[in-house]
Amino acid sequence: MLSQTAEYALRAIVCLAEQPDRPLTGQQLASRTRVPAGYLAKVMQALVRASLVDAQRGKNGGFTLACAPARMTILDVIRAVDANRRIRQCPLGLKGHERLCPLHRRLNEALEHVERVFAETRISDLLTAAPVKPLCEVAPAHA
Amino acid sequence: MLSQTAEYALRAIVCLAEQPDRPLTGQQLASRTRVPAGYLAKVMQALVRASLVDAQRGKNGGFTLACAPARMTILDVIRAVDANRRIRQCPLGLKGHERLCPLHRRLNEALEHVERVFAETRISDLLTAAPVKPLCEVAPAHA
DNA sequence: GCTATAGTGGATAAGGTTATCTACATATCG
DNA sequence: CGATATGTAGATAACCTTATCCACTATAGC
Repeated sequence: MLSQTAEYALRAIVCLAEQPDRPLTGQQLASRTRVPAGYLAKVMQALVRASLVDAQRGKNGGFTLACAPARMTILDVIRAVDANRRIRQCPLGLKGHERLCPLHRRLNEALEHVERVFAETRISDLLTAAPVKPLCEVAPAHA
Repeated sequence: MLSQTAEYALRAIVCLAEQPDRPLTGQQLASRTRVPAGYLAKVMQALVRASLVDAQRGKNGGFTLACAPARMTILDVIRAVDANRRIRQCPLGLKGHERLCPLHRRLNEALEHVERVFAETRISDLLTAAPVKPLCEVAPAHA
């Protein structure tokens, strides 16, 4: 349902939200989220361009969340890295045919529901101090 | 959310369900569903292997639904061509860590909902004689 | 049986997503 | 200013999904 890229982006965002004090470097993020460092760099670029994350170069630099976790949703993150995939017309693209057929109406309804859940889930909702820690981190990497 | 292959499979199944009288050839199916003929052949093979569709070779041959549309769900079709994508453990795969973190629990819940809708939707539900015809066929191909 | 028709299977190509590498730009600290 | 740490950008490779092609097999009808 989600691309690998979106999955990575969400992990990184949650990770940043967990530690709002100081910036996390690309290396730190990659290590904590178990995402290939080189690829994560690309994903972070997309998040910076979408203004979800601020980047600071140079020593003591790194990435920080651009706004409070309560003001950012899962959908915001997904949209920053993935094209929106809702079905708007029949995929067959027949002209003079605006409405969806029953099959694609069903599929679209399912997509809409997922999108609504994502739009209603804030990053802060993923940070509960539950027995299971966000991101499944058992032992934080040495950083 | 759905792979292209699953989309194609669903179109073909609906097309077959619409015309239970005689078999439809691969060419006819491809033309009516606007799916590349060569690729659809592969998809149909998967549906035959999954026993959702019967194939008949030779003259007057073609594909027919293997059971009544009311006894086949969208999920059946998707499963025949796509691996099941539910999240069962944390994607990070950390050992000694069985439960999902909040992020992946959310994602999994969304997936479960979609899966439930798919499991509850029968192919016959997609065949309503509504103003909009299934599969968006405006003018049936000459076949 | 012969022939035309239709599905099957294998090899291969095209395209997109994911991943890697390297050179570069920018910031901090001394 | 120089050295080091850090994000940025582009080229390229690996991989998987999607798509194409072609030779083969099976069936119906004559």
